[in-house]
Amino acid sequence: MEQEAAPKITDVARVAGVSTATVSRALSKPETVAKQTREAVLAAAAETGYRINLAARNLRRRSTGAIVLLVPNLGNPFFSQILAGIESTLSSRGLSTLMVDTKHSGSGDEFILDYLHHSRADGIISLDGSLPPSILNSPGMAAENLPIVFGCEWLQNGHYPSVRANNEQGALLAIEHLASLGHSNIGYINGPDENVLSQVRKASTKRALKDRGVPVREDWFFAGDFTLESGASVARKWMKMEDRPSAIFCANDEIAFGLISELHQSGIRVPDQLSVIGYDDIDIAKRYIPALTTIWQPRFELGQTVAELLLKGVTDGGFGDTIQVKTLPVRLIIRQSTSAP
Amino acid sequence: MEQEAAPKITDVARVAGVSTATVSRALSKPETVAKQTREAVLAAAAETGYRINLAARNLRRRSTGAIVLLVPNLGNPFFSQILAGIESTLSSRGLSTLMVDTKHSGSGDEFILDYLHHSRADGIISLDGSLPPSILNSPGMAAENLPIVFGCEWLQNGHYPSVRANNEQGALLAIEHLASLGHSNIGYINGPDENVLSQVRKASTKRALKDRGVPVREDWFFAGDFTLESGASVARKWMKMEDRPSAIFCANDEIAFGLISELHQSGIRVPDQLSVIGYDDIDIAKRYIPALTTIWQPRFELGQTVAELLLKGVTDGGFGDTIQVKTLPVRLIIRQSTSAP
DNA sequence: ACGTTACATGTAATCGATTACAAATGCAAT
DNA sequence: ATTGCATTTGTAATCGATTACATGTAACGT
Repeated sequence: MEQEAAPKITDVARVAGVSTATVSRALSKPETVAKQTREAVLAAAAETGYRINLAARNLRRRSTGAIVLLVPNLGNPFFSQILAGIESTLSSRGLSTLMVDTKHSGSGDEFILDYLHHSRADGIISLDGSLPPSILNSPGMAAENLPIVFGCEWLQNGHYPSVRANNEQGALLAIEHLASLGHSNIGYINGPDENVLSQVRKASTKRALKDRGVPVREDWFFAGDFTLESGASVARKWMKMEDRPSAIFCANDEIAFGLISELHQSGIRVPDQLSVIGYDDIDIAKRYIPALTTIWQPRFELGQTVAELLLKGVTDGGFGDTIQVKTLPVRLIIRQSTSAP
Repeated sequence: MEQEAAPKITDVARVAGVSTATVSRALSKPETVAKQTREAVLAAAAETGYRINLAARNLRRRSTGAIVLLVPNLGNPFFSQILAGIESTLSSRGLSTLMVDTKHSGSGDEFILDYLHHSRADGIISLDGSLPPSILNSPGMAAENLPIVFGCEWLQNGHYPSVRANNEQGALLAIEHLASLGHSNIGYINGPDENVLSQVRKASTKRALKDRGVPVREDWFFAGDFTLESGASVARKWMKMEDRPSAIFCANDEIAFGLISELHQSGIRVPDQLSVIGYDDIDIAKRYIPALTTIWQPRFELGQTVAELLLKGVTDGGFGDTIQVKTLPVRLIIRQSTSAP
């Protein structure tokens, strides 16, 4: 195995007959060297197969050209559009993205901490609103003022910039839709209790029901956790009830699928016997049976917006005292899982 | 903004009253320093809020403690289990994972190349079998002998280790299931033509049909691209046909959903009028309506296996001439989308 | 012809952690 | 008391690219 050492900048310099400084400049600030030299350097770089050593560059520049993206669960297709939006914005500015699944990353908090301290990333985008405080309050975190922004989810007590979809509006649209169809027995399946989105969607659902004059039945507010199975489990409860809601609003699409599917197994049809609304409008929602009525969020745009917000923080070296919170509008997509009772 | 400089190893050394060498050792090879010193250093590190600068470490160590994971499409939930398997194996060995979506990463080939050359990653796992040759043949690539392994997909002409699911067996199981139900008019919807998995599944389907004595009808072999919409589009074609297959095997689950959903819109029911089999057994398959008969792959295990293979390559500094190809068995999961014709 | 400016390039210090090697210390065996 | 060995710690070179500063050169105006 004749492992030849990777060519370094001195090798290129020698081949091109210039100094390392010139090579460096020709590569990263081409306009500062004479055309002729630049071409010689480029040719030498190609000839030697030179690839920059990013560790060395990062060490010297004290920046990494990368940002860390914390995602609560990559398995949920909901995130893919957001990721695409983030990626497209960041890469157009020459930044690369390191994705980390906060649920999987076995190594725990300490692992994430290492990213945060300017040695691996220039900034952080978190789609996870449940970062352990141990991380955010870690010594240095505050002082270092590393740019961090939240997308979709956010931190309840912590002043960080964030971009959100309008969850209040989403709940309102869903409830108004059901109420206007004539439903007055409306239930709700929540996501995990500790999740901000769950909390807001649940509270907003209650408020919307009240505002509309629809009774709020606590026993029709079911616990869930954003999974298919939690929806299925509510289906079983629903079937056992004497007094049932005629419509259920779910905190995300997966819950809705689990619910509809389990009901279907027992011969109960949606929307004939129960109207169901989801949340997120993931790709399959349109192709489920029945096609799912749901709340659409501007996922790609949200990704772009959060990335732009971060970029501002990165170039300004922090956010100072102007902590922006942007809220994007959502839309109700009416399909076939809802009907009059 | 009183941006205090991040504490470095010299700061810790000063506080602990030892040299930087001792700090470094106390942190990364604790057993080589006296207990008392070790504790003093740890205390000093905690006090100063010291975080290692990975750029400096990587530069000096000439390794990164990270591997790059190339994923063709993070939006497909199929990958999440594989990612989990990879993550769990790698992180148990102290390696972190940088995920890159090869479809999105706007910056193109060059961007990926930079990862590959020992400056950002110690190895590569690719779940994408369509890496442009420009990358793999790039100067230095061969010489540097950087550990790279493929999972799921693989490169047709390129000798790299890989871990695959048994696609021949998958097609065989699907066809045998349909045939044994009594189907003799069997169609197939393929993934993208250039994809290895598409190619193998299609060829294996043909072989299985032949072996079973079922006629192979070229006009029943439809083109697709692994998306919901491509399945829907075949549904429209199917409905227009005079002479139709009574069962269709799809190269993945999403195609199957698109197919079933579009048929459903026109009042055609699965499995009554058409039996459908998918491939992958993504989570929603079990909760689709009807629940989808499909081919299950050991995704988590595949992830673990490919990670272990890579780890071997990383520790051995390459694979030498022993290019392993592992093939894992798949299973037929019979649900409700198939029945006798 | 001379000074000024603009531009191109080179020299060498620097980023922060690791580690080869040297030095110091303590202990046991002779 | 002396030697040898093991253990612990310190000194300083090193990883590879960037960039402040110095130097050199050409072009221009007067």
